[in-house]
Amino acid sequence: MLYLKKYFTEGLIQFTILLSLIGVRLDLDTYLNNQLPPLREIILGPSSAYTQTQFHNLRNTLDGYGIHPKSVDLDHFFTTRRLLNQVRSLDHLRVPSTELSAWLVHRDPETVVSATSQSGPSIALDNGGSLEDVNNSEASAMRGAGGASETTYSLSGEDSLGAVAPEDSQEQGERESSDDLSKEDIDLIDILWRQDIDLGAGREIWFGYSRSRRKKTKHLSTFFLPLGAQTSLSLQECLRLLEATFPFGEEPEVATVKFMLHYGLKLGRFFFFLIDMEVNNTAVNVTMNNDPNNNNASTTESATIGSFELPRSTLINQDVSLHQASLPSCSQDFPTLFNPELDSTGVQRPTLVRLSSSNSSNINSTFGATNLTGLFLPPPLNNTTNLTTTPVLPDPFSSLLEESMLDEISLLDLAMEEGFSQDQASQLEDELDSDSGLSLDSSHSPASPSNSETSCSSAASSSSTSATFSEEGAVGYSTDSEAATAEAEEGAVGGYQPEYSKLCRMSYQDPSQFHGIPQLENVNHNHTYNLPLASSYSERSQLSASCSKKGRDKQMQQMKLQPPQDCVDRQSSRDERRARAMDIPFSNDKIINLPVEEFNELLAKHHLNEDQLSLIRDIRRRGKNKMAAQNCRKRKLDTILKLEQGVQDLQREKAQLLKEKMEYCKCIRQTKQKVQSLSQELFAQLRDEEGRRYSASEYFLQYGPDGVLLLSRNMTTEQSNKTDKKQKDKKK
DNA sequence: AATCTTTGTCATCCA
DNA sequence: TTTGGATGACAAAGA
Repeated sequence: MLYLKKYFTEGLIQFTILLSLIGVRLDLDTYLNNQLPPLREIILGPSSAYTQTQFHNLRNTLDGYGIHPKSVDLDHFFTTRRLLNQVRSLDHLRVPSTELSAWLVHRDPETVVSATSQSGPSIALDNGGSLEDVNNSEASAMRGAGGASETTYSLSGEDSLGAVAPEDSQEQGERESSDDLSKEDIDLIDILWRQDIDLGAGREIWFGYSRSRRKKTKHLSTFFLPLGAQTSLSLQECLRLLEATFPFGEEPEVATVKFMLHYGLKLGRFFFFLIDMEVNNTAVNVTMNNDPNNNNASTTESATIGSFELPRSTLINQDVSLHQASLPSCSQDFPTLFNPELDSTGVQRPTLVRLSSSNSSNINSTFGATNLTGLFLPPPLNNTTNLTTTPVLPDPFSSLLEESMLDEISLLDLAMEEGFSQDQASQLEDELDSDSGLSLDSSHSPASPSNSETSCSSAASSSSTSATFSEEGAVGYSTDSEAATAEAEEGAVGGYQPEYSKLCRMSYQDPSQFHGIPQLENVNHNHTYNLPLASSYSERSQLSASCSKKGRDKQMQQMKLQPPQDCVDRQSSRDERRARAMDIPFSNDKIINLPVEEFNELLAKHHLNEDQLSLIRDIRRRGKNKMAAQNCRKRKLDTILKLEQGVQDLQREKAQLLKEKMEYCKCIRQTKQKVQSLSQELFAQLRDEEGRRYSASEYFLQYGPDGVLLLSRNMTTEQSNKTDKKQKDKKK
């Protein structure tokens, strides 16, 4: 896998080198300055005016027309942005040497009318010897579908280069390029030649060079560039290699070779490149990749390629034409069918280009989609057939997915920080590709203001609860004046009340008793609401009913109107009344709150009968139990509040996990679709020695350590290994 | 008058 | 065994 990464990472570099070797130099900045300021902004980075609100402005920069931040295109932007930055960084790369390895995967010896796409600039390297024709119908259709934004980023056609003459899409014929080239075109080409070539995001760049124009044969072949080795190649060597790879030798007089460099988008950290080579006798003929019969492009966001239909979601898409994945055997890693159109966000890059012969137009009719499932997840038959001694390979897509989803997940993390409700999770699938985080309802985020409100509310609730206890305690049990009054009435000796306070505080402040019960560990055990008991339990406990709350004013009036003793009696608790009735010589407060030793000393000081002692013990017992009951109730309430909060947290966590699950599922689904499409296309291009296509009912593609294998369904494992195995990618 | 809440109390368990 | 905290259950009082 590491090798694979290396190769693809270096692919960009070598791709650039390849262009340089061939001599094509294109100054994209020129176009960017004059034609594509938004793209320039992407490549060059945001201007200072944008940097502050980079996130939003970058998005606007991408489309240039203010895509809604919630749009699903946003991740396209990020991916494209990242990709472009990396591409641009190639300007600063210094690759001392490289090896260009290319091998022909398929060569159609027949003269066919290709149905390749062309959305990028066409550069005739022979300066008039070839002509790149851009089918305007596609451009028109795409513009119709994608709006002005597409034209913004498309470097294709007359808008950017002015070197392409409009062509009838149905014609798709060969052109005498030089005849069609205007002087302006030629001049422009000359300029381009002298300029550095730069790759725009998702651009296709067609170029070619002419050697001879006598022959009228035309080849459209696809070969892959396993980019990665490190030997030096001169321009001549490169060309020789290309010629050696491509059937130049067989047809030395082939006039023009057209390379269609598919600059792939990024899948995770991988870049994918493809090169389509088309050889014309006279000129490079660029035709539409879209099915001419396809009318969906202008009405729907899809581009029909052959029998495949993929969404065309963004303007970038039209420029991104990766229709085949290379499986360089040189990597020696397990081959992987990957879809370059699947960028890190998992969004499909729509434009699939038919790069093969015309036969491939019926891919669907030849191969059902069922074949692909077997490709991706080999059926039992495959298992039996796949006896390539190699151990079970890890699912390459898992790794790729992991890679590709990193960025998206990071975005999701941002969104997560904003918080999602469970209800919002249902929207996620539709917004996975967007910066949904921006528009997320943050009301459920732990860090969100709303949630803060919730927390505050809970806290307030808790606080209010505490306050209620406290207040009730204060109101119901004592005020300082009341305590003083009570003590004065009962002749109690002061000086020990602070001790009671300490004792009461300390008795409930040890949280260790809740160890092991997380929900309870944070329960507030500061039962300071017991403090009022230290003053005058009896009076206060009784006053709680009549003096607390609304009754305080009434009680004060009653205190004025009634004899004090009557009021005290009426407000006294039963135990206090009993105590008075039994002539207990000290207050119930002392009875209840004195430490045992002092309590016993107090009892010893007074000569009390059994009834008195029994009442005192009952009073003490009930008093303590009363406080205990209050503490118990408070703890119960606190626990309930804690559990309530825990439920909310778990609900949020569940929603987040569900969202992530959906995102993963979507990504996997998209990847499978792309693999299916690529596999179909690959399969459709494979030919036997006689140029016939393989029947899907008889053959199937299978991964192997050396590449993608074409195996016969009827072959035994051993047979398949020995006789019927064909490697799509040959080792170089 | 019925219902709900608050509070006190009892019984019980447990440290 | 005593003391006291914890808690469920019940009842009284009040809203």
